Amino acid sequence: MEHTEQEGRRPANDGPKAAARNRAALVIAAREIFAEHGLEAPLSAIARRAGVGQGVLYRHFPDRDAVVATVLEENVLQVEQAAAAEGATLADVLAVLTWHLVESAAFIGLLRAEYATVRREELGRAGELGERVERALRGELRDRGPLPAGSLMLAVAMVSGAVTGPTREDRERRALEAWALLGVEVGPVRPFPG
Amino acid sequence: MEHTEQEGRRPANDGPKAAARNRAALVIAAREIFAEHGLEAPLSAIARRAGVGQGVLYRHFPDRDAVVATVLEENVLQVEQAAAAEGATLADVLAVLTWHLVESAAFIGLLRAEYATVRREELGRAGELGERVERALRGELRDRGPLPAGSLMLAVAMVSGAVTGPTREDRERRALEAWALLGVEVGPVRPFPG
Amino acid sequence: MEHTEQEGRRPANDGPKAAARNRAALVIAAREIFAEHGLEAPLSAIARRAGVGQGVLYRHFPDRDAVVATVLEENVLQVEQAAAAEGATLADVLAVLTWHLVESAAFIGLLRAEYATVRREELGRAGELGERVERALRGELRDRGPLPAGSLMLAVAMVSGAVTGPTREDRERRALEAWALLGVEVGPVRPFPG
Amino acid sequence: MEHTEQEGRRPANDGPKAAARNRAALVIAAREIFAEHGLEAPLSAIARRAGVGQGVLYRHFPDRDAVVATVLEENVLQVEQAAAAEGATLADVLAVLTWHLVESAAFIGLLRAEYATVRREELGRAGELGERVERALRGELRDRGPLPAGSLMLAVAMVSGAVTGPTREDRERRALEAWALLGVEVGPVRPFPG
DNA sequence: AATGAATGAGGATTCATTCAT
DNA sequence: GATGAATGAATCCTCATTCAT
Repeated sequence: MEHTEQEGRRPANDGPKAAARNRAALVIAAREIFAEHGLEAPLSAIARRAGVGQGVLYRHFPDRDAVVATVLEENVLQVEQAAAAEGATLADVLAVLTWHLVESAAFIGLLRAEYATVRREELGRAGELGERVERALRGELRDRGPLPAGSLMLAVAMVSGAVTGPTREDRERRALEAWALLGVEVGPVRPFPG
Repeated sequence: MEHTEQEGRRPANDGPKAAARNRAALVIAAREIFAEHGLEAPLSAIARRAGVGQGVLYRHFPDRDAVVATVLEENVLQVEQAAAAEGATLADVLAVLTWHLVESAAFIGLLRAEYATVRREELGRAGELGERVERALRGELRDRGPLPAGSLMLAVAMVSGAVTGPTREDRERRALEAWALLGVEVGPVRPFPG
Repeated sequence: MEHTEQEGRRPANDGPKAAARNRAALVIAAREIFAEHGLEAPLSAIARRAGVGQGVLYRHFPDRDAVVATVLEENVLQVEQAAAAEGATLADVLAVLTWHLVESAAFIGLLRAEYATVRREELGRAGELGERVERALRGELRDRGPLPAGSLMLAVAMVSGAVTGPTREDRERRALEAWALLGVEVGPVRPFPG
Repeated sequence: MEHTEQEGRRPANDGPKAAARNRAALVIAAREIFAEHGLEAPLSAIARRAGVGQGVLYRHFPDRDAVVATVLEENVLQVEQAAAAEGATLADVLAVLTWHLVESAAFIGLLRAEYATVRREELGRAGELGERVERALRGELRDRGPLPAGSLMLAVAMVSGAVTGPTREDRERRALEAWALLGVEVGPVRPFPG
C-alpha cells in the first residue's frame, strides 16, 4: 500500500517549466507511436518515447481518448483552416486532407469512423472531430465538387481505405490514384500553411 | 502415491476422427468470434466456443495469424470459385466479394492489407491471400469491367474503407454506395454457392 | 501486444493435478494474508504466499470478492454447523463465533458489515454471508438468550468492535470481556468440530 | 534564455499569515475527505479541496498519520473539554463522544485502536490520542457510571463496532441502541460547545 | 513559503503460450 | 490426441513523495 522506500536518487525534476515541454513531447511522441503502431499502441510506449514517466502522461491526458483527440486535433484543425482560407478550392482542401491521411494512421482511423468500436457514443471525442472534418468539407465547398454533396465523406472514407503501404510515398501514390478513380481532382499534397 | 487420488476420468479420446472435427469447430468458432469481437479477440475465446481445450487450438494453428489466415481462406476461396464459375460476370464476383466484406471484419482487414502492422513481411499468410483475391478478380475478368484493370484492387480497398457500421444492413448499404460512386455495377450481395 | 520471447526455461507445470492443491493453497494463503493485513491486502501477496502465479488466483477466483467470500465461507459454515448441532446452546454457538472473530480479521470485517463501503449492494457475496450468520444465530436460539432477539447481531457487532490487539490472547480476552459486559455467557472459545 | 518565456506570474506569497490559514484549511479539508472517502483517501484530494498545492500538505504534515492525528485531535479535544466542563455527567460526555463517533470514521478507527495495522507501535500518534480519550472518560467520572471503571474503554470500543451505516441517522440510531444494550444512559448526541 | 509537475513503484487484470497428465 | 491449469509478462492506472522554480 505504501510505496517501498527508494534508495537510489530521484531523477531530475525540472520543475513546472518542463510541463509545457513535456506535454508537447508527449503529443509528438503520441503522433509518432500512433502512426507507427496504430491507435491501440500502449500508452507506456508514448511516455517512454517522450522521455517522461507514465504519470506525466496521465497528468496531461486523463485517458487514451484524450491523447488520441489531441493528436487528431491538429490534423482536423489544418483541414478546417484550409477550408476557411481565402479562395480555397475543393482541390486545395482535399490536398491538405490527403496529406494528413498519408501522414497519420490515426487520422485514417478517425475518418474511417472506426476508432475503438463502431458505435457513435463510443467514439468519444473522436466523434466530434470526425464531424468537424465533415463540416469543413461541406462548408464552403458545397456544390462546387464533382461529387454529390452527401457523398463527400463516403469518398473520403474510400480514399482512406486505399491509403496503405509502408512508406510515405506508397501511401501518397495510392491516395492520389484513389482520388483519380473517383474523378476528383486534388492539388499538390501538403500540410496546411503550406 | 500421487497417483492414488486419480479421481476424475480423462475425457474420451476419439482419435484422429475427432481431430478433424475439432479443427472444423475451431475455424467456425474463430469466424464467429472474429466477426463479433474483432481480430484481436482472445484466442481462448475461440477454443472455448469451439468446445475444445486451448491446447487443441495450438496443435492445429501455431499462432494467431494461422487462425486468421484459415478463416480468411474460406472467404478467398468463395471469391475464387465465383470467379471460376461458368458465365460469371464481374458484377457477380463483386457481389460475392462484397458479401464477405460485409460479413467479416477479418476479410476487410485482409483487403486493406492492414492486418497487424503495416509491413508487408508481417502480413504473413495474409499477404498470399490478398494476392489470390487479386488474381481471381483479374483472372477471367480482364477488360470486362468499367475500371482500368490495374485499379480493381484499389477499388476493392476503397470499398473496404467504406464498409463500416454496427449492423449488417449499414455495412451493405455503404458498400453498395461505394461501388456506385465508382460507377461499378454489383449484383445482389450473397455468398458463393448462392 | 505480443509477449516478448522468453529464453529462460519455464518453471514446472504440475498439470491439472495441481489445480486442487493450488486452490487450497490460495485459500489458506488468503486466510493468512487477510488475517494479517486486512481485507484490502494485495491479491498478489496471496498468490505469492501460495507459491503460484497471479494468473492462478484469477483462474480460481474472478475477483477479490470471490476470494473473500471463500475465506469467510469456512467461518460462516462453522457457525451454522455449531448452531445446527444437537443440543447446541447459545453459549456454544457464540463460543464458535467468537473463536472465528478472534482468528480472522476478515470475519470481524464481515460481521461489522463493513467490508468495502457501507451500502448493502456493494457488499456483494459478503452480504449473503452476513445474513447466514444472522439466521444461524436466530434460528434455533430464539427466546433462549438473555438479549432481545433483535439485538443479537448488534451485540455481535459490538463484540467485534472490541476484538483488537496484536496477539490471539489479547483478542480472545477482550472478546470475552465484551460478552461479559453484555451479560452474555459464552462457552469455551473453540472452532466447530471442537 | 529559459527565463525569457516566464509568462505565468507566481501566485502571491502571503507569508506566515497564509501558512496558518493553509494549515487550517488542510485540516478542515482532511476532516471532510476522511469522512466522505475514508481514511485511505488520496492525500492529493485533501490538498485539492483545501485549495493548496500538495507541497503545502507535506510542509505541515510529514505523513498521512500526522494528518489523521491532527484531525482526530479536534475530536479528542472536545471529549476532553466535555469531561472537564462544570457539572458534566457521564451521559453528557458520552453524548459528545457519540456525536464524534457518528460524525467521523476516523474517530471510530481511533477508538477501535485499529488504524492501519494492528501493532501498537504502528499506531503512532493515534495511540496517545486514544489514551487521552481514556483519561478523559476515567478522569472525573470515576464511580459515577453503571460500568466497572476499567470497562469504559471497552464499552466505547464496542459501541464503535456498532456504528456503521450509510447515513448519519443510521449510525446515530445504532450507537444509541448499543449504549442501551450496555445499560448506559447517554444524553442528546451533540458536539461539545453544544 | 507555495506551487504543482514529475517520478516511478505497486496493484489489478488479461492473455499467449507451454506442458503434465 | 486432448485437456485445461499454470506461468508470467505486459498494460493500465493510481498515488505517495520529491523538488525546481
